[in-house]
Amino acid sequence: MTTVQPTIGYPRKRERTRRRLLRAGLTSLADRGPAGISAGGIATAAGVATGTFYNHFPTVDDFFDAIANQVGQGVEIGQATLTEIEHDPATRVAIGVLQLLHMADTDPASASAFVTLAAARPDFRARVRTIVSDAIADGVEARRFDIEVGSASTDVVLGSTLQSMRSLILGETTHAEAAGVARLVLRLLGVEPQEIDAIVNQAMTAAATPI
Amino acid sequence: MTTVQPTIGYPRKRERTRRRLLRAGLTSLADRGPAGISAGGIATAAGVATGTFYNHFPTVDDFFDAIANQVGQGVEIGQATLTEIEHDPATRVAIGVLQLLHMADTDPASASAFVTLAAARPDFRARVRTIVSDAIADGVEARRFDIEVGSASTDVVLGSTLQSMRSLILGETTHAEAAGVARLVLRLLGVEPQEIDAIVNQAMTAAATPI
Amino acid sequence: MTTVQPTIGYPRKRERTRRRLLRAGLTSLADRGPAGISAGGIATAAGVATGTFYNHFPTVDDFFDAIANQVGQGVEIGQATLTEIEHDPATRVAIGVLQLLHMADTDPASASAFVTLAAARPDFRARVRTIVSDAIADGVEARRFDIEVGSASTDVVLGSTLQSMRSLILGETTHAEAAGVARLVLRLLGVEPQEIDAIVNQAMTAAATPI
Amino acid sequence: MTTVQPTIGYPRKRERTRRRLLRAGLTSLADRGPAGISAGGIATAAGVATGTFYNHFPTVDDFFDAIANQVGQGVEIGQATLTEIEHDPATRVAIGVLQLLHMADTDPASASAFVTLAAARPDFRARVRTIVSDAIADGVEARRFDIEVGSASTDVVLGSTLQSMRSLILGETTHAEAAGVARLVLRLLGVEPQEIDAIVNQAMTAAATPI
DNA sequence: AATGAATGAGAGTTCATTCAT
DNA sequence: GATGAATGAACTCTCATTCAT
Repeated sequence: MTTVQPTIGYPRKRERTRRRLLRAGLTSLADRGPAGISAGGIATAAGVATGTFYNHFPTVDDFFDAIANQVGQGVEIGQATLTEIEHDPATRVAIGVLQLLHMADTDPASASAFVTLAAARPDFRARVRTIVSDAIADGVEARRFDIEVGSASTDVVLGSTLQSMRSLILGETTHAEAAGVARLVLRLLGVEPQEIDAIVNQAMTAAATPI
Repeated sequence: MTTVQPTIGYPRKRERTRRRLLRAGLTSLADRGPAGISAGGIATAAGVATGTFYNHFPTVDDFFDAIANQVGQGVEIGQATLTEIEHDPATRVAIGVLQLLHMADTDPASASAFVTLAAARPDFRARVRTIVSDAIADGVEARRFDIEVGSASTDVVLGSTLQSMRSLILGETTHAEAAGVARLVLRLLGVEPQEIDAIVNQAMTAAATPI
Repeated sequence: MTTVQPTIGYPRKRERTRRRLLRAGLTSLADRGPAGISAGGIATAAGVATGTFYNHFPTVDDFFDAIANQVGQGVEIGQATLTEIEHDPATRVAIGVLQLLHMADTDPASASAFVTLAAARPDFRARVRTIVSDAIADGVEARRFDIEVGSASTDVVLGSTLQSMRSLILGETTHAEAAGVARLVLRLLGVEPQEIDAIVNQAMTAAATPI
Repeated sequence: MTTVQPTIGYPRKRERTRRRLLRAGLTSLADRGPAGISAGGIATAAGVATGTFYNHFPTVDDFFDAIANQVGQGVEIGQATLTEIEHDPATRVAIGVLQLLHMADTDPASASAFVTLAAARPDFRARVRTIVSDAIADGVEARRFDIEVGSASTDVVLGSTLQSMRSLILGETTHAEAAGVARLVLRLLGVEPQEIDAIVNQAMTAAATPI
């Protein structure tokens, strides 16, 4: 528990400050990369004093962890929700991929932070890898994928998605290519070719819909 | 005419120092990431004084560029050589992917620097992307790949390879999975399924052979 | 609205540190010249840590500006006050010259900084030149000076004063010569010879009196 | 004797290198001020290697001294020549002042170095002061000047000249003002008013003529 | 003599972190 | 709790100087 027991009456304000700091961190991460983050800079961006930063996070590294946690939880919750409302593993993977690519448009700061964290923080990477790996395992078990279970497929699916996000963020490709990425991912997972278009079309709609 | 006739100098010594600095840079990059590089640290690791660093590179950023150039050229030369000795684009892609994965075992420092640079330096990323993109275009033209030409396939092939390299470097997977990655890449490029095993087997041998 | 209501802070302490830094800067400037100023040196002389210097001045050059401003304002205020209490332009010029020469005895650090800044910083020089130029213009208008208006007279009056200050600071002359300088300045400005002694005697007293 | 006994056959080359270094130093001093001088920079500007600098001057400070010597000797020789060809002390002072002001146009590098050295190097300043002081003493002795002998007049004449040079170098005034400066200097030295114009006119011509 | 690579001290600047208020 | 001044280590870069060739 990083959080100190809040004085009664102030938890609302404290929470708000914390959220502001985290949001400023996300933006900084997106705009200037991991090296661009500094306690003072974040505090200023959040409109508080430097010392306040340390009332919420013991060190800058812990702050990083908190951002990673926040982003990671967002993805995990999204994925968990997806599992409940969509039963076909193939469609689920397609939606997952497309949601992340979509994020590069709708919330570039989070998307940028996501790829940065995936490259810079092994723990974050491991966490995301588990999500992907589980999704693939589901599909294999349900015989929707024709693939050997192993880290190769996880790396390929995750790597494809992250690299496409990077291209989108850097403006080297357009969102129109996203469907292509999803199709390629399904193909490599061994989904029947004739099914792929239908799945991707459905997933496109679902991914654009906020949960 | 202003310049006095220069003595031949000590190009040997200068070159050696420069190589030591670059090697130290590669190692630092691999061990501590881009943020872990400092002029003083590199100099110490190379066994020279801090000032010497600046006799060879005007700024730390130029040093980064030099490392990126060295690594990038290595890959580009490898790829160019490959184009000469192997005429089948599919086999070439497989060898290319496997060579990079192989590098994670034989030269972990370079491999690690490679993935770090690909994530941290957009110019380096663009350079590598061009190589991948060209290789895919060759295959499409030769009708070896069944794929829409576009950035999606480039991102997917490059992303898959990089992510697998990361897994190898972090020890999260073993080199045995490399063949699986190559197979998946060929599958997503639309190579005929029955061909894939033969191509990958041949490529495994070729990739392990030093040029 | 983004900014949280700030606590009143410690303006007292901050101000004290700032003043200490500026005073140390003045002394350094006087003792070692412009090249002798360094952020670390000033901080040490002021009894604070190096980093503290940068809490007050964004760059060393800004620190220079601050010193120049302080010294410049001191002179400007003195001159403005003089204009109010002494109506004869000739007497005013004499007092002005003598005050500066007097400063070499009473506040050698400021005097030394003054001549150094006048030589090293064109903006400071321009500022001082304006004061001199205005004073001369007043005298010409009041027909107290018999001189062509132009930069020549400004340079001559300013140059004479600065050079005399230098001699005093370096101990190459004594304060007794100050009256001689004032007399020469009045003579070159074309003040009636028989008036000069009386004006200078009066000015000597005024210049020695703190405002 | 700074100079090492030259190998027979090379003194010409050695001298040339030394001259180049000094010329480069003068230019650097004029362009970038005393802080802008560095052994390496001078060497590069002179087209030689850094080490060569130290074959000619043991330290950077000695190099400064050498420049000061060169400039100082130039002025001293000029003044000595002047003493031979012009017997009226008043005309001589006028020519001396005008020659220096003229130098700001014809050899800005030397002029700039001159004022810089006069401000930065007390020994150089003392040297120049002696020249001025002697010239004034001559005039007093010859009853051409009506002035108390003392440092005041020296400071005033020297200061006026230096300050005017500065204005010329900085482009704050034009060469046309030079005659005005000379007139003011003669006036403060107590030369008969009706003589001044004739003396200055003659001096203007003489000062523009190369010796 | 000239060369230029190497050295290391020192200057400018940033930033994580502490702490008195 | 929030504030922001102070701290000092670490970093980038420059430069006087040395010395092997």
